[in-house]
Amino acid sequence: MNLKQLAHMLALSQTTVSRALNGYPEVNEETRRRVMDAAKRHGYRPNPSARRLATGKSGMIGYVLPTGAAVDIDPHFVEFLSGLGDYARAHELDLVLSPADADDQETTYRRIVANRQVDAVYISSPWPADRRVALVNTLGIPFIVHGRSEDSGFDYPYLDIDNEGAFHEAARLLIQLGHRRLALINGDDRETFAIHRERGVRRALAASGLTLGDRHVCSVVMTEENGYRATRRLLEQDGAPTAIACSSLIMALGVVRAVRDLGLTIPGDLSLIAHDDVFPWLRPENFSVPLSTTRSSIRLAGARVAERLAARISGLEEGARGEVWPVDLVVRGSVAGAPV
Amino acid sequence: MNLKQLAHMLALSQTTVSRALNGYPEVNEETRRRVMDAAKRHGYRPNPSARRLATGKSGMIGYVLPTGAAVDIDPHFVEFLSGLGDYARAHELDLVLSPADADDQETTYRRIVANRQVDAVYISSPWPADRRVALVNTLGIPFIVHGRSEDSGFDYPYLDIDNEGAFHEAARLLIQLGHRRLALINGDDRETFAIHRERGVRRALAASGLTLGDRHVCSVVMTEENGYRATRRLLEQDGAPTAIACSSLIMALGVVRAVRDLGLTIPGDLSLIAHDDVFPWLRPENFSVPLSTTRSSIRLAGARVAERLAARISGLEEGARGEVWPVDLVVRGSVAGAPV
DNA sequence: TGAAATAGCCAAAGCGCTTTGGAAGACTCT
DNA sequence: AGAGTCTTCCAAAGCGCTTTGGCTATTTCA
Repeated sequence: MNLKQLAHMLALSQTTVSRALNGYPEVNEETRRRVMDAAKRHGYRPNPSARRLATGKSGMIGYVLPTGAAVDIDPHFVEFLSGLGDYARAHELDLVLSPADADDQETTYRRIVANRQVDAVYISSPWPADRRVALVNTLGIPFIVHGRSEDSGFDYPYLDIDNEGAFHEAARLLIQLGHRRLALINGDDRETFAIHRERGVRRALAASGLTLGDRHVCSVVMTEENGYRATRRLLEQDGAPTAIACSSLIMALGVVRAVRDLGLTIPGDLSLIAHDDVFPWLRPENFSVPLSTTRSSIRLAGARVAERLAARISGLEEGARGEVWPVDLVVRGSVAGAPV
Repeated sequence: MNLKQLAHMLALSQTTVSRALNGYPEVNEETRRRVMDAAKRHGYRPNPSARRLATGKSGMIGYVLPTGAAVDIDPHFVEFLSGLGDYARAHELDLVLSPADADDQETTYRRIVANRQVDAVYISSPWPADRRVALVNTLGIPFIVHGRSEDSGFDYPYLDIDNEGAFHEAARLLIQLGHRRLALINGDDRETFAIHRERGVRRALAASGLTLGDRHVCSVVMTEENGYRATRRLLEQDGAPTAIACSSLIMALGVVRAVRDLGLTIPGDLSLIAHDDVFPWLRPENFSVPLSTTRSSIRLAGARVAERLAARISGLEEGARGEVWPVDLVVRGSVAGAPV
């Protein structure tokens, strides 16, 4: 059942039927009702390919997925996706993943924009002065950045959490508990979130006249193994830290294992606070010593990004609005006063 | 730059240019070269929306993503996706994720097929007699099942690993080591992979005149917490098992924690073998006691599924070919002879 | 009451590609 | 030389929608 047939059986023109269905004003309400009715009764659904050719709108949102033998997709992605899906489902929005060589994403961005494959895109895990952000900005497709890019030289719409504030609070708590030597096990420090977290820790330390020693901060891909290694290195050096802030729950697994291997205990010998993106399958309260965390649901962020993308597509949102979510600090058993 | 313009500047008809570009035989090789050349020089890329309207082919593969407030996407998904992306990138295939109400995926399958949004789909984590498989089979869209569905009453193309064989081997090893009371901490037993794994364990036990007691098998969503709970329950009962086979590395984290909480040790008091889908961020050799595993890269499976889908789309593969991959049994420190 | 405005509808022209149904010329064969 | 066969190209008809530009009544207003 296509528009032509529907129009014919209603003894109306395609124009009128199309307009009736799409809510244009120049059609009699009585007629519109008849059309709507017949459309529903016959299960008419406009052909998206045709609509797309005519309008250039696809009803999809896009994401360029960096891939490659050496590239691992972050497990956070799946949680973000859950949230995105929650919203998208309710609005019949589909998500197009366009895999791209991690070292050349530009080609793919240009392709999906030129082909008008998607109505909007989002960008995640941005770096400072991220080229992708600059690119989509000039390409003129609606977009939202999940996270922030600094020093871009222009404004853009984003959704981020207050990473600096979160780690500032975490560090402040540790300092109040008497810790003087803090360490930070961070994610890849080319990414803005890691930079912000480090900044938060430094700011808290500075407020008490302390500093974050070079040997007390490491920046690694967030795996259990890297958490382990970093912790071993930190704790086996002179002037080992008495407290660690850690950028992910997965790395925290490694931290805990290292501490145990060294015959130390949490929080007796080491206090630990990690960032929790809220995975359903790994919860900080279930660590052998319940883990204190800075918590923010990445899933909710996914839903919100989808919502804002939809708003941008339909013109309800515009301009370079940034949105920063506060982060909860949840104190559990893994922190205690500094050892004497 | 569209076809019309290109044709005009070559002083050829659209027909000829189109055919030259798409490799049809009825065009002079000399002419074809001229056309190809001009196309490249002017950066001509056929408009996919138009091509799609004309041919009904979209150049995309689809996946219906079950979502909902109570639905968590499996973290395995992201690894599978990595593999899929690896292949898809090299072939300019995009992946469309269509979020659907987990309880009504049929509507979404019908929509994407009716709308011809994708050229092929894959289905993952099937159940026995899975309705999705029956549905896409009747809808007539090319598809591949990742995993297997049993008792469907028809054949279909799939890619699966030998779950039964893997867990049979794992159980056999444990039995050879003198274990008589095995337990299985399994995934959701509505899914075929879980059924197969249980079958493998039972078969190994039966071969030695043993059985898997009802109280020695549990079927849960694969989270750390559920692994912990299951293990507590298993080990705190009379006739506690001396060895556990576990369906995921994430649950194994919980198993290890429970064992430790109970003041027991691995492998002294309990032997443990888990299935490893090969996550980059959590490796069995890095468990406090290196974990024995049945191993199969879900990422490679993703790449293979993409490859076969592409073959099906282009007609190179057809019929109900099933493909079952063997699984490695990797023995590490977490298994030992049964305690006396 | 006549001109102007408005409401409601339609025919037809796109959107940019593929594909059908020729047609003209070159070539082969008897 | 005439009939048949290739080879190589083209005009035009889709694919199914949206949108432009008009056209005809009906209403509004001075």
